[in-house]
Amino acid sequence: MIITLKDGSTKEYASGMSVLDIAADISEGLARAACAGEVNGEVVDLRTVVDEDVELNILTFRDQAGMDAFRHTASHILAQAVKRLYPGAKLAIGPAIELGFYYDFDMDRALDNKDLAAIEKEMNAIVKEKLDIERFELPRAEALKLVEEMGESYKAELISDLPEDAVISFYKQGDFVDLCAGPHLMNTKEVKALKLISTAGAYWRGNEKNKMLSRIYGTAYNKKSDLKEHMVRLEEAKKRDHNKLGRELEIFTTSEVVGQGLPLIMPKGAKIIQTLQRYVEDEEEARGYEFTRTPVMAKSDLFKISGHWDHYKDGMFVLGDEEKDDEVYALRPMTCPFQYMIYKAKQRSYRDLPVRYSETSPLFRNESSGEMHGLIRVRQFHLADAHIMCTPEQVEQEFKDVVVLVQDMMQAIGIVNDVTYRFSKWDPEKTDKYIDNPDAWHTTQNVMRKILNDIGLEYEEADGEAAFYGPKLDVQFRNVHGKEDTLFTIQLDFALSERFDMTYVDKDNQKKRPYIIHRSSIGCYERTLAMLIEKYAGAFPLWLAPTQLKLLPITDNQIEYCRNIKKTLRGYGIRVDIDERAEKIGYKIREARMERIPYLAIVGQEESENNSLAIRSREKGDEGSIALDDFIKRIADENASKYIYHQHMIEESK
RNA sequence: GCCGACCUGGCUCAAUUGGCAGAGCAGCUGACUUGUAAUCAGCAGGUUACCGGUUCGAGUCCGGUGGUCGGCUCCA
Repeated sequence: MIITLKDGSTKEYASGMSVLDIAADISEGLARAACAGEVNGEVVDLRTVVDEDVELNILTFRDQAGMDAFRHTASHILAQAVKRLYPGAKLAIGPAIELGFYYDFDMDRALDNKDLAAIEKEMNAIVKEKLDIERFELPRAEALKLVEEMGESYKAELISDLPEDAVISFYKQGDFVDLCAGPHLMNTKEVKALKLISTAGAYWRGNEKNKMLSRIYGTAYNKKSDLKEHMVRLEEAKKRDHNKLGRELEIFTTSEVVGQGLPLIMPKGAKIIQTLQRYVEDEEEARGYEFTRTPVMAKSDLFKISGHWDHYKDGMFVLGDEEKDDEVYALRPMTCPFQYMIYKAKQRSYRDLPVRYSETSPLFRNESSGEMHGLIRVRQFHLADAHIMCTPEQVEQEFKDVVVLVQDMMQAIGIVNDVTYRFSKWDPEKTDKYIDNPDAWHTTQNVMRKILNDIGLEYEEADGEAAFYGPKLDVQFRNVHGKEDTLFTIQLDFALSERFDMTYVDKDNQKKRPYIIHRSSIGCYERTLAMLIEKYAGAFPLWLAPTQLKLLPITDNQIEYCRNIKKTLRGYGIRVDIDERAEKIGYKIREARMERIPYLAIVGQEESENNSLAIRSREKGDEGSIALDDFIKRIADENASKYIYHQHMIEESK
């Protein structure tokens, strides 16, 4: 047989060889590093015997699949340790994940940090025991019998759900046997650097109707130094956590008596949001949006028409009692139907379209108590919301323009490279969640896919992530804990113009249904602020910084000069503070640095005499004396750089 | 909503088996008037999240409520 390797070279063998043997034949080092193999594109075990011509790639810890095999083995070591310490624990599942692995157990007691330390100790003992890991297969009936004898009811359920013809494999290391498709390493001794991170609850099979199991998260590396680095990175990430930093920097706070999920935005946070909002609304207006101001509540009837009452009543703040009151109101969870009413307030001609209505919209959603998180998931928030009503011919261009708008916003706040795109689609299985109209789903999804491909956007597709009324393009970001959330969204809606009986009169004098695009430009201000805090670790870009320049007089003699400078700079829209306290200059600098203020100006006698500022910038440190006029120009230029649409226009006119 | 952890001055943290709630920073007052990351001194600050229980005695033990955090589920 002939084996073709990744680099195109070939090896020839007379008889069948295991992947590991072939790796050893290539080099001893490769065999040592090998975690799994890839045969004709399929990830396999190192034990897999190859006996025909194939393309083979040896996977090490550097390959994602190799790393997964490695960490999957770590999860088995975790399971073995748990079984040794708590024989009553039942095994559920234990895969590798992006930054490590987990294993779910059904335990009769809760685990605390001491337990975690004990389990980790036992895991290290298992590594030291250098147990060989063996793979074996069993016919279905025998496999079932084996797991039932072991009392592993969850494993039995997994086997029962496998297709009739499925290969059922097990892995054994010492006294521990686990149902598992693999692949796995050859011996427990390879897992030299492991660490248990945390415990958590998780529903069996991810379904909240099932029992909640105990999940243990951990991570593993093939080098101790890499593990240490990983732990340092986790610590560093925690320092950027918006929920901690945002409070330290006095951007927001919360109060028990106000309530959960209701953050109080403090002056610095409010300044950032105001700055952002002015910018967003300027950009939107420049691109043909009009603004509306609609009520924060409505009669339940409105939400019944839209379908939100059926889908999300539990998640709405309802005012009144449906049983007793003639009229029940609800705080609005979204803006759509309000703007539709404005659309419907007069007859629309095809000549009027597209109509683009924007609103910085306060929204209220009664999220479950466990869902709230800092500024990322809250019960009241402000969405940079808009709805575009257009003809079928216009929808493609309108959608593309929205993508450009969103990308310009991301460029302005500097996060273009921190996001991923998700094409969120319908799931035909979830009949209770989605409007039952397969034709419309296929049509709109195809329209959207065509647009995305035209733009050349890199995106992943996700089934079952669409809104109930149509597919979405979601812009996703990760917080410091690695958790992904939707930052911005653009949605194609095929259902609501029908429900609200929205029309326009076309050229042929016929009434027709407009297409509707729902979109957020900069998303929800609270969430975007959270993301910015984490992205910049509190050191906001100049144009967003609540204070852009802090004047630090060296003695009281310079205070008057500083106050005059402040007045002048305010005239140019520059946000300036003065530290008038009788403190030493080093102390004032230290505090201002901790506040991450972009520019500090040390003002002594020299500066006050020749109308200058001794600038200390956040990035460069001490820059020496600069004439006031030069400094104003520098800040003004930096401040204006965010107006990307204006730049587009200037480019075009050239 | 579910699983688990946590909650002590504004912040960071102490307080032995249940035995007088304390420190640093921040704040206030005063002195100092200083040239690029912490000047000195004094003062004040607490129903230990809240409610209840056990106890001679609770920050500490038990129960409940609220909030925060990490997950799970959900996210129009």
